[in-house]
Amino acid sequence: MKEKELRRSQAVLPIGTVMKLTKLSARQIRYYEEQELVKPQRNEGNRRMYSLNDIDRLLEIKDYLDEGINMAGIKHIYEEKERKQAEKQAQLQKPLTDADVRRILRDEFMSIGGLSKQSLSFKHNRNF
DNA sequence: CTTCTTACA
DNA sequence: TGTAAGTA
Repeated sequence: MKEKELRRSQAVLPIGTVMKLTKLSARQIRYYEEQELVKPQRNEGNRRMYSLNDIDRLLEIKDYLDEGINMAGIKHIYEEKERKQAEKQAQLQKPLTDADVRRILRDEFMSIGGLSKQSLSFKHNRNF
């Protein structure tokens, strides 16, 4: 399931093909890039090369526009999406906090022995 | 022939 | 956004 993502991110489509696939004008496609909504690669001859993911992104932008959302609005949508993504990524590499460990431990004790908060603190005070 | 950049309506 | 001009 990783090789598939690699191909989708593989930039192999020239702008002419993207125009037909998205029904967008070259002017629009380049403008959206200027707004940093899509970041196509460039080949040896400075030609823009798009990936299937770029196509999806462009079609998505097209839908948002049809729904009446402006450039600024679409930017916010993707900025928010990136923010949450970065947040999720950071959380995966961050070790559990003491609070997390206590919560997990408490839940496990509760499910095993049906211990109440009070009896748990009681045993804790006795070095359990 | 296709695409790129720049500039004007 | 569309289009013209001069390139690569």
